[in-house]
Amino acid sequence: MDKKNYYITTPIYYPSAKPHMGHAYSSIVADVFARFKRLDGYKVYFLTGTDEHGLKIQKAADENRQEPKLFCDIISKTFRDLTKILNLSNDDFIRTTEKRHHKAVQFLWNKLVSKKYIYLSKYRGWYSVSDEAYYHENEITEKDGKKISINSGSIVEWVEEESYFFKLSLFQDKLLNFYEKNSDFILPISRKNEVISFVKGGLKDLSVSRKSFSWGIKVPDNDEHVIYVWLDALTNYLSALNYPNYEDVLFKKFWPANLHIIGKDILRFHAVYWPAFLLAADILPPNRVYGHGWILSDEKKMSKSKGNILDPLEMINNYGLDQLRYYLIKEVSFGNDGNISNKNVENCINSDLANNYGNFCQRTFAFAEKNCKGLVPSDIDFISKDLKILNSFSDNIKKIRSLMDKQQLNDYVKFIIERSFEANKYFNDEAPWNKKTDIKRLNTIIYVSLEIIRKISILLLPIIPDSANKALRSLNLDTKNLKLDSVSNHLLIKSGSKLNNQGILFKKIKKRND
RNA sequence: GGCGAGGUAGCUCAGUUGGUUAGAGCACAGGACUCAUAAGCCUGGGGUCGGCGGUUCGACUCCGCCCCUCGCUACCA
Repeated sequence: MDKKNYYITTPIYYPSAKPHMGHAYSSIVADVFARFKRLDGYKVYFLTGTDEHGLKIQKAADENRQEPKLFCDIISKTFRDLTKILNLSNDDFIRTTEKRHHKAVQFLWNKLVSKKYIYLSKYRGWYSVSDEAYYHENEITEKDGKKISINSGSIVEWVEEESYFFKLSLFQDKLLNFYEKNSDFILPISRKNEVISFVKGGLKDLSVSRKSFSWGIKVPDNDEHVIYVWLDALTNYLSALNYPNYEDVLFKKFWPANLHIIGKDILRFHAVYWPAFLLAADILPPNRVYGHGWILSDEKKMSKSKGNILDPLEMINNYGLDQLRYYLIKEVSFGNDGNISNKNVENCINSDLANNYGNFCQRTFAFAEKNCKGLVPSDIDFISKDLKILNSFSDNIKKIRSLMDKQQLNDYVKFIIERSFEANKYFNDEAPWNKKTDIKRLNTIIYVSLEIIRKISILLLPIIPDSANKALRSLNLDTKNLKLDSVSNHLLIKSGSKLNNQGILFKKIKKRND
């Protein structure tokens, strides 16, 4: 019995700055998987949100002369707005400042305390006030009698601060054992190797509280401490399911999470600390953590000083949302860093969306309009050429599911766009404009083409929901009830029904001279 | 420094256990067609598969050395 429930999450974003391409990418990727699973009949819970505690937020709020909570309300909203702008199908949006989250974190804390995994001690280290960071012994050097950071050159001082610790050191073998038994817990494989070598290098206990600032969730029974970042932030994945209420419908249905989509920069926290916390609290760890790469602009990390920032909102304004979504899914090799540039986006939109898929829809609809009275043809008879192209969908349903289960996003898109290439070739080879004396053949070619549009559009729904829906509406189909399985049916479009062309799907981008 | 990944056409990448002329898409050039967003289809150019050496009848594929790029190497997230 396969449980047809699917819980997928994005990272919760730290709202100290406005959303950038990396946020958009994580969210879009997660949305594609969420939509695909729904299309395949799963009950999906798709979570995103904001991580709002910590010193940086407290400071930023101070600078704006605002209460931290009010400050967060404003910034968090820009991320909530982003979910609309990106057309995310998220079922929930969690904020770490919410009551349900505080409740969950404090419960988890008490649980860890009761199991003796948390103890009070002192955090000691070289701290740089200007860098807001602790440095290890070997990152420190001496200059003019003062200790400085090798990296930043800023002065460091020896600091001792009372702190609660989590006994991470006890989990080295348990984690290695867990990775062994769950060989695809961490993907892609290259990242998994990094994590394993990190854990093999030995684990120290983890400081999980701070006294030096107050904007956070209080440690139960000790108001002087707030619970520090990861134990707070990661727990959002549980609190959205109403943990600690184990009997809650959401928790029972959706935990353990199927997939945490994250950027490679926060892999360790998700792949080491998170399962350790959960194992310590007798909660099953998630099934999978996928650490994707970064989106680079001109092969470089985007930064203000380089002036190479590509703002997702601006890209959406210039090219359209589905266009950006398609580019990110198709052209960025999932798991690796990927490049984005106006030129590449324009090429991709034109060749795949406008000239290929979009134009195939248009040529088919226009032809049916003129030669089939705008109706879905009825007098049809498939021959082997027709069945060959139609079967290229039904024969591959298993493969399609497996690709998405392994997060092989690029291969999934490649599979679909190949069908679109084949469709254009089919249309060319069959040349319905030469079949005006053989109405039955002409009708069949058009019917097959319409079926191909339906199948391709269904497969594209997760990636470009608006555009694919538009194509399906042109076929007068109730898109709400369409399921992945229907791709295997070759006779789903109702003969004699009226076609309702919604118009050009993707405008061609005129190339600019840059 | 240590551990790991990778260097294949202008660009992004595929290349299964070593086997005949190294593939795809984009970009570029030519051809026939005309239903379509001058889109689509067909054909083509272009690569000493990072370098050197070795094993083998035969290596992009195995081994050794070297060069280059990137990631990880704990409490900013």
